[in-house]
Amino acid sequence: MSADALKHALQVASRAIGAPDNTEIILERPRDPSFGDWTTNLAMTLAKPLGKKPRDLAQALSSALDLAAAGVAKVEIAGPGFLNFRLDPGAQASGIARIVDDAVHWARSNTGGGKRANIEFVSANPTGPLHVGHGRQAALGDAIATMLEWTGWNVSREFYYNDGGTQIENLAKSVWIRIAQQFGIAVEIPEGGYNGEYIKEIAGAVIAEKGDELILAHVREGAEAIAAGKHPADANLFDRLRAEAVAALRREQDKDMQAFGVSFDTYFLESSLYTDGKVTQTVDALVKGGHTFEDGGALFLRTTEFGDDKDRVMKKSAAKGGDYTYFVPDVAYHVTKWQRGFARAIDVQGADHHSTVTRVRAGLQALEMGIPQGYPEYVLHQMVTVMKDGEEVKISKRAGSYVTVRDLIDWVGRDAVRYFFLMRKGDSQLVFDVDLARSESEENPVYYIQMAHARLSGIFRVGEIDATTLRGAGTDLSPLTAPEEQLLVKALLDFPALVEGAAQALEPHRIAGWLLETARLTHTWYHKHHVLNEPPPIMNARLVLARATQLSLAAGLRLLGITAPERM
RNA sequence: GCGCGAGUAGCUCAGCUGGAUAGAGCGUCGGCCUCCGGAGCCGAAGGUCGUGGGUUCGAAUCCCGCCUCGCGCACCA
Repeated sequence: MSADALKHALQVASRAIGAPDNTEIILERPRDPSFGDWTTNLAMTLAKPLGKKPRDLAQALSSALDLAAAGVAKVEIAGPGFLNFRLDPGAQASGIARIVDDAVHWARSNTGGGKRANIEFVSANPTGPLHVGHGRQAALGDAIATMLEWTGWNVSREFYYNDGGTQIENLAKSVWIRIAQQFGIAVEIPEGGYNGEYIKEIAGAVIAEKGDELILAHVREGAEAIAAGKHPADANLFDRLRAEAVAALRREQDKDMQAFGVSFDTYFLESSLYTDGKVTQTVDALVKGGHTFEDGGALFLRTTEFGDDKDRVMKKSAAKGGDYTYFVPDVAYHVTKWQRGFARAIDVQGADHHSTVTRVRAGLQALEMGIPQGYPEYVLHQMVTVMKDGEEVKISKRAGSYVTVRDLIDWVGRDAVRYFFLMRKGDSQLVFDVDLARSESEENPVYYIQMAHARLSGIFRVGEIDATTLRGAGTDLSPLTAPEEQLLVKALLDFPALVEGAAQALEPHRIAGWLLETARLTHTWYHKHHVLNEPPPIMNARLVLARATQLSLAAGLRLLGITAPERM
């Protein structure tokens, strides 16, 4: 890109005026385009080491600069000592040729060098439908995964199923109670159980399919046992109900994710960590490594050695049941990620999980397996508040009343849901106003962006031009000199660096912001300048610009998992 | 009390790792439809960037104190 030539020319010029060899040249886009195409604060940063005034240095740099080599049409000194550069418009416009000629590689890079990255997201317990928080995770995780793919990582999307533990027991108990109730037995779901309508549906399905096999006496006995805080005598039936319930909810969750357009490469079951012996292996290794101690009959891990403010229990005392605490399988799980060859592991989770960060990393460090300190990386998103009918919908699994991902998709459409979740930074809290999203669905930002894409497609449709046959390299792009065209060209040329930055920061919302801005520039340009039926040199140049813009908008939308319609 | 996150326009939020006159969407007000899609375009109003210090040529951005709000601080998962 021409900016590289400019950077190099500045390097040469700065040495000529006596700057240290290691001086870093930083080029930026000025906030105000009237200042030029590129700006640098080089004169200001050199002021101190060289002991001269910034404006004098700017003057010296300007004189020493080889304009032709830098591709610069004009240099200005402004403010406290900024150097502003204006590139030759035609030369700048020629940069978009390669977008059209090599769209497949546009905004792609190989920063990751083909190394493997694991993105774990959603990871909902199979105890209920996916709620809005999972929706935010799905949108974030999928977009992050795609961004990493585009920047050269070999990505695997993973869903971790917490299919063991107390919550699943409570799920099975809840189903049991609902079945009993449908047989007319007067019992209530105990504390910690699940009250949602879907439990009734599962219970109903079990009765419909296998009602003949149910023995009423067993159902009654079990229901009363559950109500009394005990276990049903018919363990077989209990296991079967648990399996049925988990399977039913997994099916539902899969359907939700399918409706959202997200698919996973791997579904990892927590239970497999136990059956494969990974949990005991991990515990043994930690004990052998000398990072554990016993106290009060419980086994502790010295997580304080690795930055935690308190040592954590790994294995409860016999009096408390002797089970492992949740973070032990979590550590074992992340060991498998490392062993499966993932150079990076990224966990997308709600901010309420942040206490696990230190613990899991501490566990991995304590194993002394050469796992990097920052492994795994976490993208924690803040809570989502749902507003509906003017008031906040309380998210409560217990009451069973909460907004699901499916609800959102039904209300505002998949593309809009994706965009709304991604237009904000993950670590700011988010108010999802359902009424607003619904009422605005005709005028919301995602349609605005898609409209820009559809309009460009319309040019080719109306002009009966096969856009795929356009070539940038042989086309004279110097007619693209109008301010609206130059702004659009710059926005397109900035796209690869933006993707790179967004991927590095794991921040998809930057893509969303770029899309909105570029769509705005597109509409402005489209409104002011015609493409078809202009003199050939102008039409041909504008066709390339239209095509480059269309491809770039489509690329940005695709990164976020949003469709780019040809017409709306 | 400790840890993490947030506090920017009436509302919802950006601000690209310290730059010039702080932006967008929605909302409000006012213009533009014989021309590739008006699901659009153009313009206006609206800000002591929570607050008090500090760092420097320069701070919404970095450091410290304080104030609000959210989340987390179990031998729960």
